[in-house]
Amino acid sequence: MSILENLNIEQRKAAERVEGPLLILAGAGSGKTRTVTFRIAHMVLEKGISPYKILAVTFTNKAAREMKERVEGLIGEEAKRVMVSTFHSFGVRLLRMYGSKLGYDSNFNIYDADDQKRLVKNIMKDIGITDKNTTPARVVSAISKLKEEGITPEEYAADSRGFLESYRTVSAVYSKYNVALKNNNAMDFSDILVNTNKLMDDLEIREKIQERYQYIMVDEYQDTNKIQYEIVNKIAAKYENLCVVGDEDQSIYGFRGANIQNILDFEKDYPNAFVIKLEQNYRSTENILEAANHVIKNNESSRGKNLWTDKKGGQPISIIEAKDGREEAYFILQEINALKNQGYNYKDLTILYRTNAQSRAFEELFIKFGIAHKIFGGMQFYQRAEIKDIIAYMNVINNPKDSLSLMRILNVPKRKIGPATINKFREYAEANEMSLFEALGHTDDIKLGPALKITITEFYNGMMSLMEEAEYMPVSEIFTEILTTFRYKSYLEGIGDDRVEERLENVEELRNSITEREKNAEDLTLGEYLENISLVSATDDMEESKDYIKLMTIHNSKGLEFPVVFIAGMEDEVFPSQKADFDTGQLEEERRLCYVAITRAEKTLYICHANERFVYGQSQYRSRSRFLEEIPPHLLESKTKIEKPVQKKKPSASKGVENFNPFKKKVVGSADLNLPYSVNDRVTHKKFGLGIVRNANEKTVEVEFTAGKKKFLTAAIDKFIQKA
DNA sequence: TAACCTATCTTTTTT
DNA sequence: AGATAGGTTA
Repeated sequence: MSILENLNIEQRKAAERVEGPLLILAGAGSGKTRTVTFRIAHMVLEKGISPYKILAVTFTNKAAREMKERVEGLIGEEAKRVMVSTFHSFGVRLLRMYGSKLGYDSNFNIYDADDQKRLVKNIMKDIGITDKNTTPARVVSAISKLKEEGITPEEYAADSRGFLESYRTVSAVYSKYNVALKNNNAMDFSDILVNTNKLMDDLEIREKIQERYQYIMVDEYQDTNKIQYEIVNKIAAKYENLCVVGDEDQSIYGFRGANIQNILDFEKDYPNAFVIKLEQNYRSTENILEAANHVIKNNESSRGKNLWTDKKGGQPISIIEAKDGREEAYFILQEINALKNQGYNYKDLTILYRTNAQSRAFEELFIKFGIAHKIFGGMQFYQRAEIKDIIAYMNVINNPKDSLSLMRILNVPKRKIGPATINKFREYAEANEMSLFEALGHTDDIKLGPALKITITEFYNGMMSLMEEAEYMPVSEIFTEILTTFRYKSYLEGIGDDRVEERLENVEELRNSITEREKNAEDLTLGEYLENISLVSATDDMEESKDYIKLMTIHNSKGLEFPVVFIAGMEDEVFPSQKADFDTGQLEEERRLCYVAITRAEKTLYICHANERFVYGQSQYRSRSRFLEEIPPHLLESKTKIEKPVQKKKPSASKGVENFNPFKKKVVGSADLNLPYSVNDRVTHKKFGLGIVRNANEKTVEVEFTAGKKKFLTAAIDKFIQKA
């Protein structure tokens, strides 16, 4: 009897098809991880395929780890020889081995978004960009997208739109930026993919890899971009044993170049492909699934599928309407307490939101009431200044060519090395074709005051000896050395503001995390450590067994499932994002995101929205999300925790409860007018009193009250103000 | 060079 | 509102 007896018919068909191209269209919650793990087990146990020849690409390290564990549960130790990895980890591994072919040393550093921004900023300053309409952050995101779409600086420079200033800016920075990265022996996230792809064009390497990985599986294929697509297809070209798994309705990474077309075109790429649809959902109740299906069917991009469940009925979806963001958080807290009384644990509960900034209201409240919770993603630990400083020291020790990291620490702690001095060394380094760090050893050739010369030599010698020692030193000791020899800890203690404690705690937390890693991996090298922390994703350290409420963006919830889900901030301009307002493509991606959010829930789903929200410290009136209107009313149940002053109207009895739509739009008097208000109109507000219109367009009206300026959406304006 | 003040930006989403 | 950058002063 085959182990595949454990699967349903469709899953089994997919798992036993081991040879040739295979497309698994796996709806949300249809057991694709189960299918893929059994498929691997079947390959090894029943088809006699060496686990060494199997490559499985997942979206996060967490997914990779889990898949490995589950395969191990089926086939034992052998599972360790299967290569289960994310694209980035896989790429880095190859690049450490073969990167010299592309001119990199094997100890290259990996730059995160913050590093990218600082590098771009330096370049913009160096080449004297005066373009006021752009920022380093924008240039970085433009460059990353270009890279992941496979467009080189040369190709971009030749673009006919080059007469536009923004194009010229990006173009000028793009090539310089690449040169700088290379000089620093560093790669950004996109480079990892781009360079891996380049390696595959080396015949010798490609053949080696093709022979090694004769069986390939790619999860979340709908979110691969052009470069990832090319990497996979180059490796698979020889044996064509390529199995891709995905769901076009869950493609949510377009902003970083993901191309939904990759999955839609798989059958064109491989005309002999075998296609399997997994349509039975094992996760959610019928109600939740029906809501999700109703939302997604509004997308042109959806091919339509027939996702079903045998969990008939289920609880209705609870809608929570709040006055403002704070009240929303408070209502959710009340509901959490109620659930707790019903026997739920915190670990069953998850709050999802569109943007990281929304986590704040919850965090404040949960801290205040001492509720166990954990926020995944957002302002990450490794982005805090003191942590980045220490990492920068480590980066330089690992790779002295890393001038960007070096510039970060040269004057941290303060050594009286200002921009003027740094520039002298930069010029010297450039003129003599050496790295900035090397230049620090040539203090005799550069005009410096005697005191400065001593400080710099001291720093240089200190780093040199630590670099030598570091080869045989555990990371935790290198860490201690940095704190002591370079007096980083006393520097933090001496800052003397109210956050000294917090910074020192963070530093201790870093020490703990290093020791923790060393426990799990003996002989952890500095290079391995740095690589590890560069490639962690937000949910990698999630521990399902720990009893805390989980908070994360919907993007980060991809691939996960939770008994109870709260979707917060279900308002137009928030979700869908206001950025998607005039772009159907983006609106469809937002809708897919909504689909992902709904389908995370197993038993209970709450959708929450507020009528007023602070954005950039300004109060704005909001209407509920258009996506909410796409859910049939009979699946919804309005839930209000605090009595509203004016809420007398009850649904008329004749309509019946089933047809009662708690969201039916109130008729707005000026619905047929594009511009109900114009500048200088006097208006009244029931709370803010008299005000004057300062700004008005089709979408919003801005009114100045004594209490300050408020923005109103024209669509819902009559709810709040009246002409005076 | 450092400390302090003010003006400006931020919020999509992430490996 | 909070963070940060940039400019001014000591």
